Amino acid sequence: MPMSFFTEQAVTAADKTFFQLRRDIVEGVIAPGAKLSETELSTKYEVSRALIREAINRLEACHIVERKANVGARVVALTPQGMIGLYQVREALEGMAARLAAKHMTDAEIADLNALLNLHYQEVSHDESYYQEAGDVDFHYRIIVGSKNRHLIAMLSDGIYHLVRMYRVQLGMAGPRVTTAFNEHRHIVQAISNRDEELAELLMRRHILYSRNSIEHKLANPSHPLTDKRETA
Amino acid sequence: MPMSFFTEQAVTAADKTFFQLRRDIVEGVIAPGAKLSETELSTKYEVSRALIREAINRLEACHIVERKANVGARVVALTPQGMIGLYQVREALEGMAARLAAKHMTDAEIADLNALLNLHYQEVSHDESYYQEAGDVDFHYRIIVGSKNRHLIAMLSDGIYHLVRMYRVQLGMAGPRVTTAFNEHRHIVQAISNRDEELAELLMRRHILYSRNSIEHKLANPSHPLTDKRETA
DNA sequence: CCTGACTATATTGTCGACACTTTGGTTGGC
DNA sequence: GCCAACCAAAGTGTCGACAATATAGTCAGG
Repeated sequence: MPMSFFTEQAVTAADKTFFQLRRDIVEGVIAPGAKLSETELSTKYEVSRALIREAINRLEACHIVERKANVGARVVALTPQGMIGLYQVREALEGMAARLAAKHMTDAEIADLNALLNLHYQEVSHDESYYQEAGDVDFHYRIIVGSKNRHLIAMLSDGIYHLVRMYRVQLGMAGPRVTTAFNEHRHIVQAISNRDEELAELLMRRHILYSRNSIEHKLANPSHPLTDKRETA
Repeated sequence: MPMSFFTEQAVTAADKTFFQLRRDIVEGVIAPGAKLSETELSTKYEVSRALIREAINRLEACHIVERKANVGARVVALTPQGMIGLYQVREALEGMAARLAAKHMTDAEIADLNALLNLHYQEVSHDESYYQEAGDVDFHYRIIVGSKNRHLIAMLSDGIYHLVRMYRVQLGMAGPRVTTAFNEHRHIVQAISNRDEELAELLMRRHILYSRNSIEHKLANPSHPLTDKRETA
């Protein structure tokens, strides 16, 4: 039962360049707001400028960089309102994903999801504190895929997800212990298991809304970022 | 009070190529499922292959074409389930847009929206039958912009909209007379005017759902496509 | 006659060079 | 001393050519 997630594998050199550049931006190696000089990156990554250029084009499509014609590209700035907007989109899309998952997931997939949840429960209850970003992402990703909606899947995993991760990493909200979020996950799976589309969507939307509120609160009071109780979604 | 929509203007030659190629695909000049040979298009459009290549990359980001490495790109196929999936995404995103518009649109913007609606009403009541795709798109676009959410706006107007238009054009559902949809538009604006976020979202979602149902029905019974009463959203 | 490997061709992937635009600084005039 | 026009440097936009890969057709072997 692997993460089944980073299935996107680079076949061409342009792919590799794109993935590496995206990782370096998301991880903060290249700072938000930084200018992306094609010539400079070309020498730094030891590839032709054309590949850098294509990578930047793809990053622009993901809204990770912004480009102005004849001027250049910059990494997007991370603003609180940008984060809020991102979570509003997530609320809409993942809410719909949960609704569709309740309709279209197979019983086997739901069983797998329950198994995953039990795994997470062990980690949470034993306080092994290993329930963190990876597990949370895995959970959400399965529901997204469970929607069986190509557009939804593409938008979230190609576009939104990396931006969310960028915010998490750079605002220092990764790798937390979560207890309340886990219960919310349980209830969502329960609704999906009951094929209750309406409830599944409602609960997913709440779940993401709560996360957003938590993050907003944390941004407003950046007092004890390591002791907070919930921030993943 | 212009359409304010096709504000995206080509500054570079790559932009022009991209716009033209996209238009030719959306309008059906290039058929769904057709292969996009870079060399062939290069001679046909009289630009370098690099520009064609960049245009195809952008079209891939919009999900208008699909590309396989070392093989080539094809225009996406138009399937009923693809259309349904598209409208599910619209329902989620535009529902959220209506909710946010109820919160963030200025009174002036709402007044403008009402004026637009009155304009449409005249056209509908006089049976000048000019209330068609353009007006409908304008209405939806204003609400999307009214959400003031960058991600939402970008996703819908750069990505979803052109796909929807492609379906409309190619399945022969463009340019119809609409009466019931107009009333739905009225109610949505009323909710936004009352700053009723919940209702605005609900009504928008219903509006899009109805449209989807109408189109599904039409796809199942392609009997009198020119006399149908509603198909825009 | 069928199957499998090989070759030839066409198409995509990648690259380095040239052309154009922007930008910041400099010079000349008022 | 200030403003405008000009100039130079750096960076992006565009192009044609070369390299690598897939596809289809051919030929040899069974």
